[in-house]
Amino acid sequence: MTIRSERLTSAVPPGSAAPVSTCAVAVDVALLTVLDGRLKLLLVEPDAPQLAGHWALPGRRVRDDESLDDTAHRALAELAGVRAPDAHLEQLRTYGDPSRDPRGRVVSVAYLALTPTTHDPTDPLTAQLWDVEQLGTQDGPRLAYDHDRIVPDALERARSKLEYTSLAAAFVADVFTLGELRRVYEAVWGVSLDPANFRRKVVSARGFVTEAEGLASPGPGGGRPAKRYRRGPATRLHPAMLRP
Amino acid sequence: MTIRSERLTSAVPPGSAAPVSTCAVAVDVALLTVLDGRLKLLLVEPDAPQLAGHWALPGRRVRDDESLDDTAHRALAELAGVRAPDAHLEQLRTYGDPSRDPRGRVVSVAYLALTPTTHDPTDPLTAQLWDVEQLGTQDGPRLAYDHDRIVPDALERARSKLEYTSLAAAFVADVFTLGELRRVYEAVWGVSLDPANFRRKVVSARGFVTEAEGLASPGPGGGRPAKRYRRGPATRLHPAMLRP
DNA sequence: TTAATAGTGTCTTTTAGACAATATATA
DNA sequence: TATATATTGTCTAAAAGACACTATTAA
Repeated sequence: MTIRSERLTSAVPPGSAAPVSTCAVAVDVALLTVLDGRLKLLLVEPDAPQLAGHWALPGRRVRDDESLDDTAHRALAELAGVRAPDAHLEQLRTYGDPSRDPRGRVVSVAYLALTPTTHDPTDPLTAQLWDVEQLGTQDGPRLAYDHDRIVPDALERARSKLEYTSLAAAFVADVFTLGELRRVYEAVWGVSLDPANFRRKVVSARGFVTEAEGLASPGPGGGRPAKRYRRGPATRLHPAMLRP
Repeated sequence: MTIRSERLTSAVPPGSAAPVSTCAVAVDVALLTVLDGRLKLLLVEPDAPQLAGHWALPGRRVRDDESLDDTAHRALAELAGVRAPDAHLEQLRTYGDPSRDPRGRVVSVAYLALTPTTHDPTDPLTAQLWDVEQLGTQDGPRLAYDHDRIVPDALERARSKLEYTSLAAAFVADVFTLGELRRVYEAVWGVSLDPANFRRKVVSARGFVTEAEGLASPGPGGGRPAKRYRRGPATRLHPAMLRP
């Protein structure tokens, strides 16, 4: 680092005249969920003719007097019919390359959204949950804009935060079993985990889960009924749930 | 999550007409360094009269055809005389509350910058390195805008990433001793660490450091000469350096 | 009954942390 | 010499991981 006391340009307060642009600001949302034990990403088909055959993250431009979080929720609702006010929503990063959109300077604030599994499929004509293992393959969607750069960042963020935070609980319902929670880890990381060691780690991570009353019914294939749990107060996990 | 196939609003391609605003986009940089064993934050005095007595993160509005990273470097150079092309620079998050700047909608992309310690002080008239322990106290600076929300996020990001990544090496020179590296951890976390256990953890974290040739000279108080090291290839640490 | 899932026990290896002991410099 | 810093050694506790075993359901 070189810190020099050379002639310093004076600060330009925001809003005053300066050789700067006013960019369009958009929000794009990467919504992940676990369905049938597989990690899924929500994509929509933009109806711009030049993007026929491409899929995109649901995105909207930011309105006056609308917070970025509000824009994210609105993009999900308007473009995919997804109303998830309780979903986990966090900023991923902002993509602002001058050339990322050929039609002009658009700075996009990307969000990561995580929701519990539901059996509700999206309308396959306008929005679809894609298996993340298909992304980047021939069977997978072609992504519009620079969304092929955003999606890997979203996946890595989710995979990483499952290690050090209690974020996995955002993928399951209010009350859940440790088997359900384990299948979240397995789907997001793409691995299989030892149920015995997984249980011990979850229970020993202080504040990750608290026991709820009652037992869950086994699935159609049978099995011992599982204890039920709720999220605990912790957000960071000690000790962490490290990827194998 | 509720996914409904209700009437969907059609996608508005970026750049087309829509009830949206074109926000001013700015970049603010939280530059951290370690000086005399203490964590420091770079702040500048905005010369807007209504902000007299306040300090701010160096920030600039984004220019046409300028990437966000370029704006961050320009803000450091123009407002603080800091030219640090090799500094670690990463996005922190984007602050876009409609009311965060009273003079209009300004979306600010905040960056975290980390640089090695140098003995060069900034020009105390325009830019200054503040001890982070002073922030929020009576002796500390009053922060402008919403920078009192950005700074804690920057500190927590740095503290957290020291655990799981090799980012601490961004605070030291190309060749360094494990004592220097330990003092980075101690300064950023505000703790003191056992030198013996610290050494073992750093060396056993695969790819964190590699041994360099020669020994460093002891300081004025004496002491055994330390082995010299360089950064290794790893970015994520296994095992991690967990905060005590 | 068998198959499937949940949960416990046990053992080994790895890692964390406290702290004693040794090595090599400066003053 | 005393003091400061670096490095190694040793011991204990905690955590990770492999895997055998028990528990309770569905078909």
